[in-house]
Amino acid sequence: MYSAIHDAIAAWYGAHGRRDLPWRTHRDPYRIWISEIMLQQTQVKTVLERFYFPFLEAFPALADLAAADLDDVLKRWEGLGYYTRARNLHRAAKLCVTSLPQEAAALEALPGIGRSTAHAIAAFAHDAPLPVLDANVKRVLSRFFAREERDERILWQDAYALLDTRRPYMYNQAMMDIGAMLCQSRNVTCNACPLQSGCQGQNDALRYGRAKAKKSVPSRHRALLVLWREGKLGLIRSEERFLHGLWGFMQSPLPLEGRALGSFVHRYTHFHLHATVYEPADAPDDERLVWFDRSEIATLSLSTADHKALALLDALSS
DNA sequence: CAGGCGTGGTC
DNA sequence: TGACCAAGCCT
Repeated sequence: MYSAIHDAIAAWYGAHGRRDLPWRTHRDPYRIWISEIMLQQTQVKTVLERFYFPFLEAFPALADLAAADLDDVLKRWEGLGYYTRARNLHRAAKLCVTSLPQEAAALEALPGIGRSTAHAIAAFAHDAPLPVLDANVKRVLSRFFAREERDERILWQDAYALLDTRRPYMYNQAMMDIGAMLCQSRNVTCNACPLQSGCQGQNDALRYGRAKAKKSVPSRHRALLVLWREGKLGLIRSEERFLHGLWGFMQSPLPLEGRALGSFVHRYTHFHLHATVYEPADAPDDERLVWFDRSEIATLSLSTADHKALALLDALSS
């Protein structure tokens, strides 16, 4: 059906694909899995420069990850965000112990692995003829088939329709590169695209494949409480879904009796935190508080907002 | 099933 | 500079 386009994609990937990415130079399911999870909603640059290699150095094989403490896994994930990914990675490793399943259906049954990631691992490690459907591929497909609406069911149909079942590894990697390099959300280079001969959206590319508009995010104004006891700083560990397992300052609504040390804004996906670092007049006696000195805190996993507060304290004390 | 879930980057 | 986006999954 699309054999000419498939050949063009293969030729393009051979000439322009990012084949030197470290998760593309081998077929090791474990390392491919780690890369796929890290890359979910995360830019290649971030994973490549800060997280992929240190994580694999700490946990070189599946058995190492399965045997690790969750706190150590979270520490290696610190700053990468979407921390549920780290917990699911750890849970999945414990479920597998020695090796990941080969079948896409079995992969998808593991925590943190959805349909697209299952297909990616199966295709990249085992040449399974299954399509990946990430943000890049969705954009390319939406334009190729001129889909104005973002309908998941249609996108999967389109993904299977265009898949090169003879070269699933090359095809899937190439489609992601084409989305990232040629068929970008705000910029397109149709003349260089191997899909151009069949692309129905090329004359009005930016009309297609746009993500749904997101609602504006609310602001929360909070005090981050600086609590001292015998020279140690009191922190609590999040037990809720948000930032679960990470340590941070106790928070309290404003206004509040006490002394403001500084403030900053931190933008989360679903709200903006307007934080005031605060020494309260009346220190709460909360049994969740654990007391750490500065060097102990460095071994904990904190969210970026709490690191901002910590940096503010460090600046004041120096 | 729409919204929760982090961070860093772009324009 | 606020909106948008980046190799999605889970509830």
